[in-house]
Amino acid sequence: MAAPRRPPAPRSARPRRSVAPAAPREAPEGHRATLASYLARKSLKWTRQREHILDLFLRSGEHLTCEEIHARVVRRDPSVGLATVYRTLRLFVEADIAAERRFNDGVTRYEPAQAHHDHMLCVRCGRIVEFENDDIERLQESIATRHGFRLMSHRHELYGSCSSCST
Amino acid sequence: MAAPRRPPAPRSARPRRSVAPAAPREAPEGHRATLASYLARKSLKWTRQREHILDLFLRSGEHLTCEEIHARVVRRDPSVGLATVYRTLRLFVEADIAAERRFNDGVTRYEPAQAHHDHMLCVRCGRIVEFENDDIERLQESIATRHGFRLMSHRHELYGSCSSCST
DNA sequence: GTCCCTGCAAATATTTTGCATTATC
DNA sequence: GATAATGCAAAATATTTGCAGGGAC
Repeated sequence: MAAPRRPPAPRSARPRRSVAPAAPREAPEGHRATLASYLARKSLKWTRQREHILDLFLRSGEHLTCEEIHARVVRRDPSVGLATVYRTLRLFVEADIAAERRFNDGVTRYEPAQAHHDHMLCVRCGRIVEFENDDIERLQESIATRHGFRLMSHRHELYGSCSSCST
Repeated sequence: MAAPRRPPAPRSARPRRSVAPAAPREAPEGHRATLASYLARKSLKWTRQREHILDLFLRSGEHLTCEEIHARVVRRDPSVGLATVYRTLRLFVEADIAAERRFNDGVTRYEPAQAHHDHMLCVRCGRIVEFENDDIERLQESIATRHGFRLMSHRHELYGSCSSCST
């Protein structure tokens, strides 16, 4: 069978701004409209389950797995199936309102699309801190150029123990 | 039930690509001795299959999956099972002669342990280039410190298209 | 001889898909 | 009313484990 699957590369390369690091992020407000327009353009439908999933997804500023999203959505609408959640989050990524993240715990997590940033994770308590650093971004570019690569995206994760977990 | 199980890698969401050989590097010579001493210390045994797998693993400077290692080992010793390869590579990691790498293609790859480095991958042909950059390492440290983290490890991967694949 | 190790098959975990049915446009 | 979307169950993929037999020390 082996149906064609999603394209390989992790997407994300997007215009980067020089902004102070560690700023709490603003809730992405345009996402609902972006999705609506995407659905219209592709002749797809705005369903009850998509509405519920979107709602929950935008509201929770966390990095959720499909399983987690499903568990929460089901509380509002018990009929929603897990497969639909998986399908819907892929749709969100396609529509560019969600970003897919795979850390080292073997599950795929999603977060609302926003300006580029990377992650630092506490290996003890699981806390996730977002960061961005223009110097690193520039160094990456220069490394890529040096090796003849045209950079499309990257993944940069720091693992350690946070202040509350360090002895 | 179910003993604490390491998270299975996320299923591959796309066709696997053959991965081109990594940049040539010096064969880590102490690894054989390191393993022997580890086995002795833990009262484990040096078996025929471990010997074969080690041989192949050290010889090939690539980032191989267990499946790939198994396919090659079987050519020399058809009786070796896939499960043994999985078990053996976890042993190698435990003994510190192998490093586990998970890129974005959903499979776990292994490479002989060596000095720290990061990876840049071509999303078209799968070529893997290794790099290291002290400035980035330093910047990482300072980010971690600024957020109160004690840094333990990191993961830094660049994705793009290499010179042979760029139009 | 004692344990460790192995192969095989079956079990797990995560994600995807086939299909009949339902909902949206 | 045409077609996309859903739910469920089954499939696909990657990896782990139980167990009986074989092998290393």
